[in-house]
Amino acid sequence: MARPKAFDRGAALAAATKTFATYGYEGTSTEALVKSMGIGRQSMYDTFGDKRALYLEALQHYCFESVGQIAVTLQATGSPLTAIEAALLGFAARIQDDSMCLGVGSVCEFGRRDREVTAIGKSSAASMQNIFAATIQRGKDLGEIPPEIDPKNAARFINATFIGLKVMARGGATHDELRATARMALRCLA
Amino acid sequence: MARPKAFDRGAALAAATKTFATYGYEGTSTEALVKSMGIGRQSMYDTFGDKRALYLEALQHYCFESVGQIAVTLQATGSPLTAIEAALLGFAARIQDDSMCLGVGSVCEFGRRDREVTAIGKSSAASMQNIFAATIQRGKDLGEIPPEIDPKNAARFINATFIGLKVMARGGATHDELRATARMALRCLA
DNA sequence: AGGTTTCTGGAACGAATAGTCAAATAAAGA
DNA sequence: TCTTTATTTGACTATTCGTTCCAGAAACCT
Repeated sequence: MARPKAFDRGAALAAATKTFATYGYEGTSTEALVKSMGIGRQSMYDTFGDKRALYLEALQHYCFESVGQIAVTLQATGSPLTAIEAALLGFAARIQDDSMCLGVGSVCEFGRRDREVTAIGKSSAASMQNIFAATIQRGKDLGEIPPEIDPKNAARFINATFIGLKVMARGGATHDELRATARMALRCLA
Repeated sequence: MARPKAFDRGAALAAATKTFATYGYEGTSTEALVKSMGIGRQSMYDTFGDKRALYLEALQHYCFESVGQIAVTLQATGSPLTAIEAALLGFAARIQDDSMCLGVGSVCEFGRRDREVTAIGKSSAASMQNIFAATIQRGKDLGEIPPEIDPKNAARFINATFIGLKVMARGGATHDELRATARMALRCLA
């Protein structure tokens, strides 16, 4: 039983994610995929199935990691309000390449046309709003956030703000513009 | 000099806009275009040039009309604050089909890759932020909006909220959810 | 080393793509 | 009615697409 070279599956998936995020599903050819992943075409088909399966796996993985990253940020900081601020601003600071958030990109490209894509998006958005809602509730308990705020609505609003920031970043907004926008959004919770 | 049937150019462009908004640029085939426009393929090429030119014209027209519509809403209502509310909520109420805002869609699909698409988006976003900023300044003058609000930043924030609402609507959010989100955003201006 | 297994590269396929050409059709003015 | 002209239709080209097949190269294990 030999086990030759074996490329890095995770790295290949990450590369595919970036390519999909940059050019969209329809805008990405299999040739562009194998080139960006740095593996042979046959390896891609053997490892990930086909283009669609690769996209779904990339989307799934991206959303999962994305939610996890936000959750870590939210729990790392003590104050709930500054935690949300850190999440928003931290994101704004992390922008550097011209690739889109794959989650937002999938919603924009497919809408609700594709059942599996929609399912991943729904689940991811639900998780995102849950952790935001929990943090906001924590802020209410601590008196940082006024009691008339409904955590569910506020969480959805924060999510909407995130989406807006991502699209504006994709459109070429500067870090300063994103930061200012994020700070404006935080006023709603104060 | 005869002048035969002559299809409705504006209606054809509107149909193309909707198709592009639903399926994206790469996701729309010329066959889908001519079918949705209700004209022959040759007519399309004669009238609009090629697929790209048609897309650019649709995008341009859509953005222009979009900005105009917002401007009308903002000036129709007396109070600046309720005008912005009307713009946000009015949009949320108008959602019914599953087509994306073509402007947001173009940014998500192309980023800053395409010079002409980028130019249209930039110009449209600038107009949008200008009319929002003017309305917010008016609100400050009337004392409806607190003086510490920077009109430019607030306008950008409102624009970001718009984007968030549009993407959430595309993802299947209900009218109630959109309304609640819009109301949360308005808290920032109060 | 040898053998086994994975990966790569190129060739090939059918389907779909954007765009063009020419003939057929239908409406308006003479 | 007859000509003119915009539109439609279908055939056509060339390219690109996603996918599969196959031969060769490379890496691990014994």
